[in-house]
Amino acid sequence: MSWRDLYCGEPRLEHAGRRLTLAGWAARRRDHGGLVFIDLRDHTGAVQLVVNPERSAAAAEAAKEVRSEFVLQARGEVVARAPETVNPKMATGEVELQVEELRILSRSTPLPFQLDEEGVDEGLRLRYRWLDLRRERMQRNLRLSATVVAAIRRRMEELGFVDLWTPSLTRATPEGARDFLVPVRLQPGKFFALPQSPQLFKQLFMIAGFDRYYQIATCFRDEDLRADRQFEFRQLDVELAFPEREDVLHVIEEAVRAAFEALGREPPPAPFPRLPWREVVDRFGSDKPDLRFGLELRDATDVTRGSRFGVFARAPSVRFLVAPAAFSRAELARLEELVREWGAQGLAYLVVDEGGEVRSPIAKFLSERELGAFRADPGSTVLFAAGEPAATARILGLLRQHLGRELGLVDERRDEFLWVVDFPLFELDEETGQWTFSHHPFTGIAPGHEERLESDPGSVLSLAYDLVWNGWELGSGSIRIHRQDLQQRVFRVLGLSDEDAREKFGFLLEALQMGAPPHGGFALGLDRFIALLAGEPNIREVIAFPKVSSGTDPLTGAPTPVPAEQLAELGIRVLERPA
RNA sequence: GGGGGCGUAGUUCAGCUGGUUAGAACGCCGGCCUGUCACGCCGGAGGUCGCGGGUUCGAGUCCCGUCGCUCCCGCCA
Repeated sequence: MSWRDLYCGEPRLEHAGRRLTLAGWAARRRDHGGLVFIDLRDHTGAVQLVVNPERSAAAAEAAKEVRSEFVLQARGEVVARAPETVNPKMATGEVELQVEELRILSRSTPLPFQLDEEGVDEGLRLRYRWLDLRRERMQRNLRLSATVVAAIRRRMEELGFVDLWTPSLTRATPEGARDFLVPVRLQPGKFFALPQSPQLFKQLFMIAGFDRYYQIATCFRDEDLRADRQFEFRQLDVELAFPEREDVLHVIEEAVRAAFEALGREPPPAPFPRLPWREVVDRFGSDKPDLRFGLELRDATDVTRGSRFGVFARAPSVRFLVAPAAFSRAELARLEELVREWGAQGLAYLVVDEGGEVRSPIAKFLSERELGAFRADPGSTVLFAAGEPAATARILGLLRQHLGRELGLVDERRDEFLWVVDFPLFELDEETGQWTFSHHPFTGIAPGHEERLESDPGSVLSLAYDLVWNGWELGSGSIRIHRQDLQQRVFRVLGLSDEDAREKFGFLLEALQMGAPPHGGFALGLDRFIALLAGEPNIREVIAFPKVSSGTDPLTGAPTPVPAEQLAELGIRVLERPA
């Protein structure tokens, strides 16, 4: 015998005349003294209960006691409403349940916030997450998330991928993100790390002959949290043996399209555009550009070489973008403040007002040739960045993104997917002057670039690629190195001695010597992907129990100190503890 | 590590250049109501203005510090 015959959102005219039991939460009670109406709700919707003392005095008595979010079971007859009492705003509005028996299954204290109220403080929502998750928005988001994951799994299975599990307790790696460390009683003083990604394990699967691996993998990184970053997050982790780059991109496009289809949405046309990293940075000032608007960067270095404006003359790179608005002094001051926060020295500009007149503190220093190069339509502003090429691109890229939002240039109806390809293999660590990997140390090298590995590492392109959707980095991947000698050379460029490499990655180097096929793969950030699909501004809205940005969980209060005995057993002593 | 924003009833917010009893809506409690559906009407309770210090005759309001949340930069192979 079940607690209910139908969900609350299900009763329709076709059920009229039937005697049914419904159960759910009391969303709202309208007490008319005699008649009491209760909207009974579950995740499918709500239905109106009518409690009439003439039908059941006992039910009427119970109905008086009902308060918001009490859990009720109601037995009665589904009846068609009289035409004038139909509620067209409810899916169940043509019927109602005439209650014969009403049981209060569970009571509720008054709630800390109203479930139908928008804009409730997020800290409060997270502290009472069980209530927050009861709300339509979170029900929708988490169910959407489940739909997407199921669709992706289905598509991966159809494509012949095998779901393989990898350990959550693994080896610490000082490179890359900070690890979450896990002490272990049996090995006092030693630590596991939670995986930042199953990277090495999936490569070993390839070497083992599982030529199509996937996993919905939880990954951990002890870095600062953001709107699109949590300590732990899920990724669709994929690896193939014997792939061309295009094979990998195709699989990920399939997974993305499967998600759209599962949600009844038009999937983005594949193949997605592919653009080289160099071009993307030069045009958009970012390696994850939002392509839903233009506002592209332009280079002026050739024109400003030898400029009478010293800042331009000295700079190894001068770039600009032309914003379609003639900014006021106050607006320009605000923009300058912003770029200073981003690390720029200042913001040079040329305003071309509606009448075509140029206002600019630097115009008097500029030659006819320069002014000609910066010519812009009336009602626009030319904004400059001068400095190192990477810096001018970065500053203008951030500015572009800011102005895109600010000026409403972003076409919200569009979806722009982009593959960024041909990344450099290394980048220079400005603090140490040491070459460091731009993707990870196992990334493959572009054909023909191998010979410059030692002589000119900065010019070596990799076989890495990123997927970008509307300015969000959805994930990245690469064709990997599958030759031990090449892997070892890359480690050396990265400043890793052969001994260190053997110590940290010996198992990989060994495996690479025992029949490693060419392989490559990808990791798609699922929470980001799902947040975007759900139209949510941050990933906490699609994660059931997220941490807040200080890295704590307001629901459980974690992390917490632990008893001294527990630490002693692990051989750990805490040196400093905040008062 | 750095910068910005926010913090006032349970909730969402208002509260001017500092001014004497800090308000509204929703929620909550009590009463009335047999066709409401954001029910209505009457009445009521509810505040350490995040916390600490300072300036002032007087601080929700100004200053300093601190805590919390949040966004961004750094960081995130």
